[in-house]
Amino acid sequence: MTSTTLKKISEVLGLSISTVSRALKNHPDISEKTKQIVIELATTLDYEPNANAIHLRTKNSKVFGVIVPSISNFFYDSFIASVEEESRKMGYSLIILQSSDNTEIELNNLKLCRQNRVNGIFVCITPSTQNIQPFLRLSEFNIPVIFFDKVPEFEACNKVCLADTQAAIIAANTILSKNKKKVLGIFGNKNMSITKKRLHAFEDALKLKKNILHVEHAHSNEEAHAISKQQLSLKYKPDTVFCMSDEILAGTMKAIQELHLNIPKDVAIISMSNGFFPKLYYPEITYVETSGYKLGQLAFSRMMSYLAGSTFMQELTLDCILIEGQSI
Amino acid sequence: MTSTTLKKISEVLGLSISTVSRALKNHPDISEKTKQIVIELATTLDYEPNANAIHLRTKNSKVFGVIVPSISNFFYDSFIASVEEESRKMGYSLIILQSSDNTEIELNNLKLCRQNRVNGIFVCITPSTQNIQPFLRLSEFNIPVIFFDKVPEFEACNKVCLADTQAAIIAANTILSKNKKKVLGIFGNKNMSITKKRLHAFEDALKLKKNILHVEHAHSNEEAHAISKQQLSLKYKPDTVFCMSDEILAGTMKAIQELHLNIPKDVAIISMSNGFFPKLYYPEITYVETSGYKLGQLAFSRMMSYLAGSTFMQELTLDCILIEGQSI
DNA sequence: AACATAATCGCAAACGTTTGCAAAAAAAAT
DNA sequence: ATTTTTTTTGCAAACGTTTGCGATTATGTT
Repeated sequence: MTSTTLKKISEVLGLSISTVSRALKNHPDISEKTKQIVIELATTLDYEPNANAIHLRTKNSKVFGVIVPSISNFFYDSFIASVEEESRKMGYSLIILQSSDNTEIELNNLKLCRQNRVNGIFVCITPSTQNIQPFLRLSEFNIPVIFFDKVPEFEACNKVCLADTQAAIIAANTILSKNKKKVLGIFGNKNMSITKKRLHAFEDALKLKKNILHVEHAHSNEEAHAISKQQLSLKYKPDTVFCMSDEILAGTMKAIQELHLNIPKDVAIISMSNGFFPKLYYPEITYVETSGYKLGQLAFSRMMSYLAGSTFMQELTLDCILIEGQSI
Repeated sequence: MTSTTLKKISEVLGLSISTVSRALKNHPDISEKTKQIVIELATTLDYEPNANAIHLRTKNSKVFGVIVPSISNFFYDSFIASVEEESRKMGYSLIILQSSDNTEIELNNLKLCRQNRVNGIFVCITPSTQNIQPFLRLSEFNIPVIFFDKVPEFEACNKVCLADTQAAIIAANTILSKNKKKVLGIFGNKNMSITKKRLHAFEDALKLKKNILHVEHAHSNEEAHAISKQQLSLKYKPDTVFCMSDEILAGTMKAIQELHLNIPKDVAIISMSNGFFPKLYYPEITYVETSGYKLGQLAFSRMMSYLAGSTFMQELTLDCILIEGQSI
């Protein structure tokens, strides 16, 4: 059975299409009597308006695009979840696309967003994305692009980020306040601006005691596991490990279980995290909260204010707080 | 700047809209010469076809809907990721909607899918969903609905599931083969068909030694943590814990860390899992794989075969395999 | 009864495509 | 030069809505 349209309803009722349309949206021009019969027939015929036709006619798709490297990720999934929640409340739908760390697919996803005439795009670029011109050009078509989390480093564009610098400082200060003597700092991919920011701020905050810090880089939890295992097996081993992300924390914790180390007696742990992982361990891990959920809310509100007219470039940051566990 | 249309291109070139349309899709009727100039102008004007107009005209949205209780979940996110991947390859986009365990929102999401005239829907119903008539009625509008994971228990409909029964039997047999004497089985929400299936098969496989099994139900990892902690503190404590899901495994593992138990010496662990969590612990946890990723692939291929004409109801199950860690 | 006003409704164009069919132009055959 | 065939292009309708404006009908005022 083909789905019912305004036309079909109008024919059955002997009314014009426009009257039916207006009746269904409670337009004052239509009498109560006709409204009634129209609504009645519409419900029995299970009428649902064709979104494509509406979008075409009104030139407003009520859809946002979300482009992420991967959906299946502790951070992005909570970002997406909160954006979806907010969007639904405001009558928007979401088209979600993952780039799989492939810039070609990423560009194709961008194209898809344009073809669908989305009202705006939330994008987290892949680590290898260099040329962000294609993104910026979308503003010529009146499609706002909001970068989040991993954002372009230099260009002027709309960004919402975690307060990476602040977060790293909080972590460093916590370590200092506990009077730690030998810190292993495990950071992510060197090429990402987010890594640079966090590392730089962390080193800076420890600068008076720079010699207590040893830095490593890991690109996966397996790598973090290997590094942690090796470093924590040393005779003169670190008394504290700082993990830049949940991924790294997971690797480190596996090494700690493997080496049967006691937290925080043998080694203290502090991490930056979305908040889920630290509560899975005992004792619970102390972390600086880098919430994907909250970042999603911030990004969404930025999008709405952009659409409301505030179109100048803006870089927003989300304040970070320390959530204390018993790991340091 | 408003985006370019076929009309605009046709006006500039002094051609008709239809010629431009055909030129851009390499229609044999159009001469090479005109094709050339049309394509050239289209690229310099950055033409992208309006998906809404195409969908309206062709009555084919090339979009699938995905409705899940929550995006931010170890299992659903990998399911979604694989469906997205397959869809993209076949030229489909995804509208993803989360129901937040709220049947009202769930129904609204269903309505959204209809309004968008999606080509099909993948849905995992919430635990509290009782009435699935609204889902089944979509087939009257030629919208196939494929239920996955948590599927309606009795109704005839298209389902793709893990081989829950088989998986539970594998776990039980593994336990038996290790000659375990006292098993704590922690299962999920009693109302879910998936729980019933797994529990029933598990009990059945242990029926000769039914007295060795103690069953509990947990609705969150916190609850699983509390149960495990309590049970594993008993003097005559279980020598094995079976966890029905990743969520439960996470709670159990926290309790084990808290009680400083050694795996598998003090207690053995076996779980059903998507595959990510068991590798985060040391020793790695033995589990029966219940892969969201693979289930997504199965669901997608079922959708495609349905669209290709195989519209009779069908219940597919995904075989499960044991992945051995060192936890039992 | 005649008119002004207010309440209802319908016409038709537009959004940007696709596509069957007819028309025009070019090429080929007589 | 005329006709036939082939190649190339354009017309117009349709997909399902929304909306400005004009038309019709009902109501109210003298």
